[in-house]
Amino acid sequence: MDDLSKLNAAQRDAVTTLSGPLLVLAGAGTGKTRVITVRIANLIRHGVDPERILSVTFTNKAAKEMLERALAQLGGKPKRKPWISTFHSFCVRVLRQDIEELGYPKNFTIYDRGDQESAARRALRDLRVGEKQMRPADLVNRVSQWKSQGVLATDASDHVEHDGDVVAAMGYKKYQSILKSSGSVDFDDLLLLTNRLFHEHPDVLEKYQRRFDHVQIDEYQDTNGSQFDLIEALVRGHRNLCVVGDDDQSIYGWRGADISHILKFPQVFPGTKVVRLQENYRCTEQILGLANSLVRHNRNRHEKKLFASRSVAGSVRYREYENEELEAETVVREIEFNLRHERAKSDDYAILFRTNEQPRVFEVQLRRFKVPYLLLGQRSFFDNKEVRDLLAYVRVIAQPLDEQSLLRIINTPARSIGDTAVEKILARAVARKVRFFDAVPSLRDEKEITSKSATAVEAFATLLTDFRRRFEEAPKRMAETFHELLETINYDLEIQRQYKEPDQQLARQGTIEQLIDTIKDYVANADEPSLSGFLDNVTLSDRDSESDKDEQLKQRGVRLMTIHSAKGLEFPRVYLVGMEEGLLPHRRSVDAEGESPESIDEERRLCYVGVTRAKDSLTLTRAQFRKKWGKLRETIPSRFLHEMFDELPAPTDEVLQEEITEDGL
DNA sequence: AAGGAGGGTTTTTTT
DNA sequence: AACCCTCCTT
Repeated sequence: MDDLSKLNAAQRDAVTTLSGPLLVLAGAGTGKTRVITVRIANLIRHGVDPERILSVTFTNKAAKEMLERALAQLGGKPKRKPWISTFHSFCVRVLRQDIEELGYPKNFTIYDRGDQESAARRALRDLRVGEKQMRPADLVNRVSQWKSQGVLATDASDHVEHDGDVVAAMGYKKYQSILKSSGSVDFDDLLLLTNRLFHEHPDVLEKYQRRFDHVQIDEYQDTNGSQFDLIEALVRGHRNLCVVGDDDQSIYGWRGADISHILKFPQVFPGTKVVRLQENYRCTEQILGLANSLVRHNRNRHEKKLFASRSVAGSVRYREYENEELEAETVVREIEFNLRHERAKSDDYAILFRTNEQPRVFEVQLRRFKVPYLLLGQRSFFDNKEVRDLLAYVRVIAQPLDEQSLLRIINTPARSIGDTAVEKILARAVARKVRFFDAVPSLRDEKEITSKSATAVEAFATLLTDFRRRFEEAPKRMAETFHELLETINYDLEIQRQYKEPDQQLARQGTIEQLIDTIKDYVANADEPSLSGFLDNVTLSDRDSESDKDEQLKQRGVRLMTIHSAKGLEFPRVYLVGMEEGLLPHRRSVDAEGESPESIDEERRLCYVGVTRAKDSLTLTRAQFRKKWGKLRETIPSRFLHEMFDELPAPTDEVLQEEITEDGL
């Protein structure tokens, strides 16, 4: 069990400072999580009511771990617990109480990335903007940036920064009206609407201000404008705010995170006490040396000098290969050799890369050499077509306004409702300002749609209403009712129709079983199960059976992941591959360098995060030639190599398997 | 409806 | 190179 006496002086200082604004500058591998949990326990030990502590983390996985650790500190499971969650989950709970004040339905649904893109596609189509001018994904990103800065749809045209923004601003308006009329919100709305709620309804804000005496924020370097506003409002009365973070690890600027929040914290909250955690327990001296000399090249940062507590000689290598296939092959051969000689477990290895196209070649080689591996952060279970279809059913049932989900499933499985009929109904619904299903009778009377279609649509409406009632009447039987729904719509038949191969059919059916299990888990653990509650869990990925990533990390195998998703993790042996200009730093950031030089700083921090994941050994690699869009191109070594080694290092000689032994890896 | 040919496009990172 | 969309044929 963690204990005050086991902490170093700086950690103890952070843990025992219990009131007023506190900034804990925690470098990589300096025991940040430990400080946060021990501090929560310490607050409670000093008589603070656990329920008056709010601690905000970056992921639900982190929240869960932190709660467990904090409770373990206090011994046993007390009745009153601190509120530990992500910003998003916090906002959902606030909004489920009071969102009606803002004209949204209480059972709003949350749109995830896929839904956002469909909505954006519809918005652009309504504006008659071709995908050449703006892709849905670009609109979603731009809208997200605006929202994270608190810019509303109506004001976006005043915040135009470049040519494309004119279309984006119009798209934003359309997109937002699609969401609102669907009774839906997106991720950014959760924060934005909570802020609006607090702003327009001071009584609601006051309720939460009174609720918490102490607030802690983890990963503060990655907070965006909305998140800052939220926190600032909550702690205004007492300013008992402790933020923990590392400005050198701010890598989510593209998502609206604003590094200036951590840089300016002491100015924004006068009287701030600053504690620096600089003793690194993770990396060897050599690895930390590289990280330090790299990040020194960033100008806007809090000065920190990390020092290693482990004096073990670590191994840092740099290697070049002719092309990306050789890069992958050699890395995998080396891992395979070491595994065979029982020097290591496969779990000890991580291969980190910048973009999601890079792991493919590695996968080929890992399969070839029969090395177990896990590819993390790829499409999750919930991106599956079947799962998305069926969740669309659940959504339409939970939220009748959700037209977008309705359109997804109205003819899946096929029930003779053709595209023409759907379009006519939609047009009529818009023209007469009525709901989709209410537009059917007049069209049928006018013979605009065939009576066959009309009957099919009406039957479907009845089916939905019927199931809505059944889910509401027996929330505990959610899984069973869902099963009945599957039978009623005959989804099995749809699978058999779509997939001819028997093993494919089995796999798809397995997926559906998994979905049913998720529902069962949810019902078993929820105090008051409801369809909206289930959907919240799914979308915010704090599913009860833990997130996909967490689940996967328990398995054995070499870890393959982007540097972004490796944040917060550590591995004994790390390969940081593709150290090339255009990849790390990524070409998009290099292109943007002229306008905003900070774009490279974030890439540098990303490289820093990658390097500091390694505990014992770090291998940096580069391919001299790399294929892009089917064309072979010569590459340039990443500028970060020069910065880390002072000058471009001569590649470590091609290490043959026999020589690895001498390396004493 | 389903499947194939042809043509155009794509790649940053994700709570 | 791989993917997706559209249009065409069955």
